[in-house]
Amino acid sequence: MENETPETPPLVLEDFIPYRLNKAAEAVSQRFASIYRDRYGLTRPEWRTLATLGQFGILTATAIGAHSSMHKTKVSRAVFTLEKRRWLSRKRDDIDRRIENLELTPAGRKVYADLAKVAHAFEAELLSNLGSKGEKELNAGLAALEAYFG
Amino acid sequence: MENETPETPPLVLEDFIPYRLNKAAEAVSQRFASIYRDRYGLTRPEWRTLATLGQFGILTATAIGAHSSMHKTKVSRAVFTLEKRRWLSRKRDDIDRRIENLELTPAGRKVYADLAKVAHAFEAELLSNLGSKGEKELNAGLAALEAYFG
DNA sequence: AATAGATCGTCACACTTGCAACTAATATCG
DNA sequence: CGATATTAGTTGCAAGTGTGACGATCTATT
Repeated sequence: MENETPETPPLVLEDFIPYRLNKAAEAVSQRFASIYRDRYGLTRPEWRTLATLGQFGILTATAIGAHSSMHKTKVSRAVFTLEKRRWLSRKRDDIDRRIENLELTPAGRKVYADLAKVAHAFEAELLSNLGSKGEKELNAGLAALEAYFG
Repeated sequence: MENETPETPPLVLEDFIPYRLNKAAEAVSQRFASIYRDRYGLTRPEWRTLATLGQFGILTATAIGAHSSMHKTKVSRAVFTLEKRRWLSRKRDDIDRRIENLELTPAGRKVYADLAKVAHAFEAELLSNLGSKGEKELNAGLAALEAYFG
């Protein structure tokens, strides 16, 4: 007699950490992505570029990529789009002329400020739904992962 | 006098939950992906399809997509590839002939069994590096997120 | 100073993905 | 019963992505 479905499947995805982590991250990301997409028509790489520049002020494209784990062509294209929208300006470095120093324009900073506010609200809303216990645990769990990878 | 970098940037990405969650998930996923890619040349959608079928036995393409949050075209293409490799077989349903009942072949089950074993080892290794405290916290944090979304 | 090697950012190309349209089959409702 | 709507799965097409090559510039070695 054969079992169509094994009674104890070798791997239960719902219990598998990588799977759970991914699903949770994807769910959170998509919710947040719909916000900046609806508000400003930003893609994910564009939002990340904007946010990284907003946080650090002036950076090169390479630095943005390193910090946000984005491929350099992704950054290159995001920068191009943001520049077209006049939310970002480039300046060739005087000392090393391979480098471009990127900076948000006043208009870009405005968008950033608005989205930063929304981001905080989003995060607060999410965390409040987890409860203070859930929040602590999630934070600690992520910290553990970061300690391992970092 | 102007500050190039704001002293207190409106949003610190390293502290922002969606960002941290994503980065952690991406790091874990890529490590694991490199395993099934190197071993069997599987893509992510293909692995997910294999794993879902391995767990549940017989499913339709739609069911696989629903369970693993994959777009139906993604599933369709993954099924096609797995079928070509003879790791998966289709059978039109006798009652509802729109439906295809998908099932792993013996060869497919073999691959699945191997990868399931590797997956458990991968997870165990990861968790051991988090420590039993980190493990508990991560589990609890994910559970909180799942409770909120589920 | 000259050559070789590394780095920055861009581009062409192939590959992956999602959306919308499509075929085939079933379900619903007058 | 018959017309319409819905569902399962595939495919064409457009958009997004990573790889590798490239020009330009800088660094290191001699």
